[in-house]
Amino acid sequence: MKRRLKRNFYLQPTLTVSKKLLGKYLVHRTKKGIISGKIVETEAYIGPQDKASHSFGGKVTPRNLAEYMEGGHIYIYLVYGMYWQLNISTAGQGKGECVLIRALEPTEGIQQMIKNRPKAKKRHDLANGPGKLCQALGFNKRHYGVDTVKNKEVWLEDRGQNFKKSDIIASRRIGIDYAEEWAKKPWRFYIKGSPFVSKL
DNA sequence: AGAGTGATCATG
DNA sequence: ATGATCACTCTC
Repeated sequence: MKRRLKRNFYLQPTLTVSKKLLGKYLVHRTKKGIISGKIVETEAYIGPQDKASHSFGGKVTPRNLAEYMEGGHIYIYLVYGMYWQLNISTAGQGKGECVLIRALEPTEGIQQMIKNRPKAKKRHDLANGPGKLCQALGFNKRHYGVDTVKNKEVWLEDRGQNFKKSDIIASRRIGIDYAEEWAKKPWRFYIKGSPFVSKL
């Protein structure tokens, strides 16, 4: 059973979407074939009050525009001059909220992932970080603003797996120490015991 | 623990 | 036009 996630999924509260995204599949149809992975780690960004969010204070720039799109669109950007970060916008148009996809368990197209990430030594190194999974699946600027509800190349999919609350760990988000008290919010979620998460 | 990397944004 | 910043990864 494979079912593409529809608009309503992304219009739920951002923290709900962040948790429900665990166990869903991120799929990229490329010229070299399908590359996909099961989502095992996410983070919620809930601007404009969330100091860690790019939409903090209601700021709008050319870069963060996609964070304000209607739920289900891709907000992708470059950090540290090297690494793409894939987010999915949530809430209605005009709301600066999104979910960062932080780690995947590789499923399809593993040979292609290995070619895309020659430095990865093991299967669990292929996509266990936000920059790594974009390399592995081949995501970059050309996916900016893409609507995953309708696009023919990129989408998210339910394959019938659901987790109990006790299978999900909530902890503080990574790499946002500048966000003061917001850095402490337990808005990073991952599947308990998964060897494919970015950090413990 | 430290370096690398360059687009983006605020400032002037 | 310039300089600081950065939701990371790799190598030591």
